[in-house]
Amino acid sequence: MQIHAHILKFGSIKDPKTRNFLINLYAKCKVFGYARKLVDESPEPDLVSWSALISGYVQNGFAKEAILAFHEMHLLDLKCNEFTFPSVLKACTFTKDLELGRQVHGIAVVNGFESDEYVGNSLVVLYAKCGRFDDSRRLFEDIPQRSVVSWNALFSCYVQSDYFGEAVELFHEMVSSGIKPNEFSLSSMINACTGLEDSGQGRKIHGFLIKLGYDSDPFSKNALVDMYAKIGNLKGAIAVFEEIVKPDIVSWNAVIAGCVLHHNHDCALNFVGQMRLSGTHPNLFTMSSALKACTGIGLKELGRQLHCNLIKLNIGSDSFVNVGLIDMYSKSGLTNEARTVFNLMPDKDLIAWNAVISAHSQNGEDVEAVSLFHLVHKEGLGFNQTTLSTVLKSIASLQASNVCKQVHALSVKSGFESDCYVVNSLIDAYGKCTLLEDATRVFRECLIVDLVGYTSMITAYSQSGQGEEALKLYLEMLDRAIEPDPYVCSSLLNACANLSAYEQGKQVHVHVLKHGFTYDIFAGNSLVNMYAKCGSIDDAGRVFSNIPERGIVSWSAMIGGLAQHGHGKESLRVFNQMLKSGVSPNQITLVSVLCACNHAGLVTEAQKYFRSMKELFGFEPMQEHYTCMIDILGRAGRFEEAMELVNTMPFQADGSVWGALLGAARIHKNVELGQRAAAKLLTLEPEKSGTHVLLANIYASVAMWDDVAKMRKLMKDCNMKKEPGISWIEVKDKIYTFIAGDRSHVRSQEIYAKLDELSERLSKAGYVPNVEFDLHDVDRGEKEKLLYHHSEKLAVAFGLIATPPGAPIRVKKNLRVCIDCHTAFKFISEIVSREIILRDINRYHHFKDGSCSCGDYW
DNA sequence: ATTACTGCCC
Repeated sequence: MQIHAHILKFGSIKDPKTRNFLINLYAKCKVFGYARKLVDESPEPDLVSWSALISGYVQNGFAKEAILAFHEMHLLDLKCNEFTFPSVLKACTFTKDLELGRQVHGIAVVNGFESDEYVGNSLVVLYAKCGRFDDSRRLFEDIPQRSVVSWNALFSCYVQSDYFGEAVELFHEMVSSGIKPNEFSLSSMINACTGLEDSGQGRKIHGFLIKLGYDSDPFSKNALVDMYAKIGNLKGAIAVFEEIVKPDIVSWNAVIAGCVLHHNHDCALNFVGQMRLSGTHPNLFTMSSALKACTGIGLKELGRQLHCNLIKLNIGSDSFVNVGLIDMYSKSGLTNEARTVFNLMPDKDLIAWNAVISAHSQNGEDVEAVSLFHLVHKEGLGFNQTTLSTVLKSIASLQASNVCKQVHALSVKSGFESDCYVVNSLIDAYGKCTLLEDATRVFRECLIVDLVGYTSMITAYSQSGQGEEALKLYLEMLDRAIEPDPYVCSSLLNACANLSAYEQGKQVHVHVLKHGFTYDIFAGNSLVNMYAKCGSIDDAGRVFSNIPERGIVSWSAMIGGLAQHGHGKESLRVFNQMLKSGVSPNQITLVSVLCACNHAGLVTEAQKYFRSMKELFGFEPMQEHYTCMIDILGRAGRFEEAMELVNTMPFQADGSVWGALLGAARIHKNVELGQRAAAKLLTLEPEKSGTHVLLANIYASVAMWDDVAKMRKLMKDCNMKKEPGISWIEVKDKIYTFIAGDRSHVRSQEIYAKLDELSERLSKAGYVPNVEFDLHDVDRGEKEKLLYHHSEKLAVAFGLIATPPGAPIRVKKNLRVCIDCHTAFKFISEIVSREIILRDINRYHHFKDGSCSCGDYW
């Protein structure tokens, strides 16, 4: 402007050359007002003036203004030259105006600029960027003298359209035609290598770059940072970044995004800080990465600050950033904030809808997630595979069978039934809705089931009690050469736990070790649970102590396991250890703690925890805790206190409360309480047969045989049968099933012979059969015979003959162990010097040297 | 964007 002032002073502005020089200068510096004024004031604006103005507009990104200027110039009948055409064509490329581009192309041909290299290059780019690669390629071939710029123009377009292979081919063609690549060619090639995920080729190009002396080119450097971050290693990316003398915004964004990609969130935020200190202002890309980093390390407050910055920077309306904000708030558990960001978005695209549905889903607001899905569907934005798999997760949590079927139908109709995520989510949702047949159908009809699909199906089988099917499916999966991961191992261990399949559980443990999942918290927790449920609390303890970072679930599993094994005091000791290590218990832990007190008969201890739950741990007792407490008091025979709790608790007593009271009534032979509890249970859970049996048991225990007979008749009239007692024992990977009086086993004769042999030795040791609880109205001798053939006795006898001497015997029973079997097993453990581990419906009994770990409190 | 872990009574 100083020069301009001088020129004005000397009056030489009238000179057209000077004027054009000034127009060019102002246009380049974005001072379009002055540039324009000079063009307008000129008595005869010539081609060069207009050219300077148009190229100034284009170079500064004002494509529309450039095109308007071109139209004006055209109206003035001024013909373009070899400099104007490229500028106008570039403007057409910017605006993707292929129609106008074709017209300009026509004019260029008429005016004889067809074979000009610059015009040719611009046309090549125009057609390629508008997706017309055939036309582009033809024009490229027509350029008589192709320079390195022409080649770069074409293959950089290929790279930008994700045609990396074609780009690399062209590059090689160029090199073999004798043209030396420049920094533009090389940075395009680096991007192509990134796209092809070919780090070997990428490193070669890096070497080439150094050899040719272009290694300080900022564009190539940025491309290298991006490449190493995406396909090489983060260290390599950071090393290249640190060589950059003056990193620009793209360099910073590339290294920050790289850190986030490698889950190195601290490092990412560190670079953001350095970037600010260096005086470079963050842009949308920086913000989007920074938000992801905050989400990754759960920095809610920094996330909020970034949100404030965005509002200040006035870039708050970008969809990309808003989705990042929704995700950040959602992962921090701040659903309301996520929802507010969504509500304030001016243009809500499907990705934003998916993000907000996912926010509700991830935070357990499943009903809201499903209703938002209905809304977006109705509002016409439709859905995609992401929407479907997200909403199916909520449907699974809600166990909403009908909605699940509707969404399934919708998936089929919209063609998303072949999408892996949708299929896997459908299998999971059907499984969680306990629609096992539908889950199986989707699973079997899908041709490309992957590891996740198998995991979902295995989990479905495991959770519906079909552990054998789950294990079979795992073998099928291995047959198909699908490698397991911690998820599937965890699910399998759960299946083994439910089956009490100790040997098979150990094999899964081997898989866990073999595949290096030892440090996975889920696999670790599942192992603790599996060993505890399979009767080996020692193995559980070993796995537990090897978990590197024990979470609340690990501790709860161990505490619960010890409790169920009757190690009440040990369980409470571990609980105190947990408190000392700084882990806070949750409601489930406290159920286990009360359970530990219950199984160990520690009534006072239980009352202490129960009464001070709020002060000690910050939550009120839930229904489950009341049930536990009522059970504890009932078992201890403190009926008045138990009833006091039933009447004063803030919940309606449900089946479990009355069930516990009925059980207590049986232990203490309390007919009156038994009748009252049974009456309640018959209204609350009329479908269950156990109530009649228990009440009959109570009558039998006090020899009220008339009433026993009445109960038996009632059960017969209602067509109800006592759930038959079943016992299982696993020998060498195979699970054997026994029911009372069973003679179907191939070694049946040996089993009964063993029982006869034991009978004699037991009598000598002082064992007297306990017939008190038997319901059968037959004489004592007959009763003793029936007792001898209980399923758990058959299973133990089989264990004695089928396993080596001294090996522990593990048996699982579907009901509570009978009191006579319990007494008999104490004697047997002594006589044969064997440990017997019996898992019944709600606890473990370790019989060793004549006594049981439950201390007879059950 | 989908899959995995802990508890009470009958």
